Amino acid sequence: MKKRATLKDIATALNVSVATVSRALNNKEDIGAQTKLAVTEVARMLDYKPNVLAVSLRKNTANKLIGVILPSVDHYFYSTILNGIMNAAKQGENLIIIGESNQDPVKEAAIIEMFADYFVSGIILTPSKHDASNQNVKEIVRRGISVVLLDRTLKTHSGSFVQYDDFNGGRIATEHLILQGRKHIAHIRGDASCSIASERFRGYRQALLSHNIKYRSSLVLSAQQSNEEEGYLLMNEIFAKNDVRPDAVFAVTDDVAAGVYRSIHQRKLRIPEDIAVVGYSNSKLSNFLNPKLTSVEQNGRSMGQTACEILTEVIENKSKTIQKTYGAHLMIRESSRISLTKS
Amino acid sequence: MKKRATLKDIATALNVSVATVSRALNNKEDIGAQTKLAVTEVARMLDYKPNVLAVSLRKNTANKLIGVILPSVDHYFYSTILNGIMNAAKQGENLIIIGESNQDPVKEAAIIEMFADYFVSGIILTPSKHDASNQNVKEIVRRGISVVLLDRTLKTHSGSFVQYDDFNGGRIATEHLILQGRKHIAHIRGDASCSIASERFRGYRQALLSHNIKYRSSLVLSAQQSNEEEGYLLMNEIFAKNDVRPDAVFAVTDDVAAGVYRSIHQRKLRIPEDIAVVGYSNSKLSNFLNPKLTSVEQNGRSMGQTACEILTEVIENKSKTIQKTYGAHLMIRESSRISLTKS
DNA sequence: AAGGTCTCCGTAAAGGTTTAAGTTAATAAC
DNA sequence: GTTATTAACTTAAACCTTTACGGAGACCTT
Repeated sequence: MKKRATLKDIATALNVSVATVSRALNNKEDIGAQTKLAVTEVARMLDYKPNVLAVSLRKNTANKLIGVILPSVDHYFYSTILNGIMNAAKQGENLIIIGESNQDPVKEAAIIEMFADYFVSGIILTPSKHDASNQNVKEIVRRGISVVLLDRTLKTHSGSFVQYDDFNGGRIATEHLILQGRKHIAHIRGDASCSIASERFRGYRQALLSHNIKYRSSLVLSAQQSNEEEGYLLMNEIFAKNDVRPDAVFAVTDDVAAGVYRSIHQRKLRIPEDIAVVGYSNSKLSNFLNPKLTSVEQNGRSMGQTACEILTEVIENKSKTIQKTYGAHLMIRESSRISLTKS
Repeated sequence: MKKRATLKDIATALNVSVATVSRALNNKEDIGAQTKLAVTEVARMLDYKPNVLAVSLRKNTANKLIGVILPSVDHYFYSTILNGIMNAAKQGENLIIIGESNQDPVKEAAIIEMFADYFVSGIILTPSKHDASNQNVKEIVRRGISVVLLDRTLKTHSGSFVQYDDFNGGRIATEHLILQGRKHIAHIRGDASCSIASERFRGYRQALLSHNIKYRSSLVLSAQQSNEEEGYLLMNEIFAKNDVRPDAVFAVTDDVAAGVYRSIHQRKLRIPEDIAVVGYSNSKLSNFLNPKLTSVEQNGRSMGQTACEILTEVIENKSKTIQKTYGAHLMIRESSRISLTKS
């Protein structure tokens, strides 16, 4: 556990001042060629590495420190986002610090404050579902910290973000089912407070409208948590309250779709012959379900990656604003088509 | 974006020295009662928060900064570990910085170095599968950084760790199948270089041995990546190379088990009637598969949590060494028993 | 030869905090 | 009334960098 070398160590070794050493190592002006050479040589020998704390303190901003705030890290979609961010951050160049908001704006604010304490150079944030998050984002901006919103964006936010086109996602999912000849398409949607869920629902309605299919509210139920169990229960409810059996279901997430599977299989009905199912996210799960689940692709990895790239750009150039919306794309698998060609 | 208050601001406001302010806020000796009161009052008014950079620089160690290194964050098991760590770290008190090793010791070393640059007070590490990781762990210790190993431990490491009893996990999984009357139990194991996989395999053999069932190498195949596709292919291979059809499979992970399901279903065989299946990890997946998968529980969340708790203890008391091995527990579901009682 | 320019380097302050050591004034001891 | 003792401060150094500024010498210009 020997002490690490400092500028002073190099300076005394060469009998020059620390300022000279600093300039030599930072490629500044006002430095002689052979001095520079000698300094870099000694620095290498002593295995010198700058003290980031001192540098940050002096410059009044941490370099290469990126804060990430997600609702949760163990949710598959968010974990792939995190993975994408870390890929783009390039291990060893940028440092990622992370916080979980659990959709709690208070927690979110606490994390932001802690990040600010460490003088992060930027924050990637998926805001919580609550209105109070608007305030939190404003606070980040007020502190002069670069920020890019991820997945969920806010009306009050005019800065950078990366999001998915959930409206079109819902539209193409539903349209696909219509084009397969389905008439009674149920939809298990997400919580109304969640803009994403509302967008998908809007897409669902739009698809019905443009194909002249009457919207029936009895075919649409709302999930709160959007997990498997809820999907199962709500699908049971849909069966119960509709005289005409639905011939297709568009589920707001793959997890919900898994619950829908269970409900359908329990009734000895076949997927997709009796009821076609489409999920959302194209998670790992969609390949494991039997039959494999058609799902709207949501590539968290590349979303996280571009979020990080945008952030580094915005950090470099504070006045920049970059907004990106990912188009929706449907991964068609066995759960939604009769003719089973290899996907 | 106004500047944040410093000790100096408080000092000038009260006409005292910064040293006095510092002592007052840190509950040190040599401070008058009313001075202390006045200082805390002004500090509150100015919304003073210490500059962590300056504190760390002065103390030569970052406070409350914990480094986490995992092979990947988007693998379900590891993401739950991360979740557990963050729960224990208490948002807003400790800061988590994170790196992905991708099982690459070189990357691992780079991350460790970067963490050291930021003077982390401790590191939670799941070492890569390669021998070079031994060296990396030694490097952490050499630098005087507290460390606790997670999930995978090393022979050369005599410090703190948290791990699972994979030997017993493999043993009870296999024994369960034996007690269900299965005779020809196949095992798709993980890579030989992975100590965890070897332990589970050892447990498998031990169970066979103690129940006087002959070990057949043709029933055991090795997966490299341990994913669904490999599970599918290796299960096909097991079918192909054995005259006697196996009546049970113990898969090294739930993902592999999912592939096994596919292979079995493709042959129009039933689970568990024809072939019982047991997986490992008790991941979310095990509840979504049809039939639900029996799996050895591996609670990443609580493992991450205790890892973090142990780390904070070890940071407080450098001389301490805490080692914990989690017992194995089998979650029995439909995939391994004929009599289907509600689990 | 005096003045100007340029190169290369040193000095010192600054960034915010902690802390060892020194200072002052009041109190206690004799 | 002098001398310890103590409480409650202040001073200044230290942690490690960066950077504005100044200074010395070399070289060029007229």
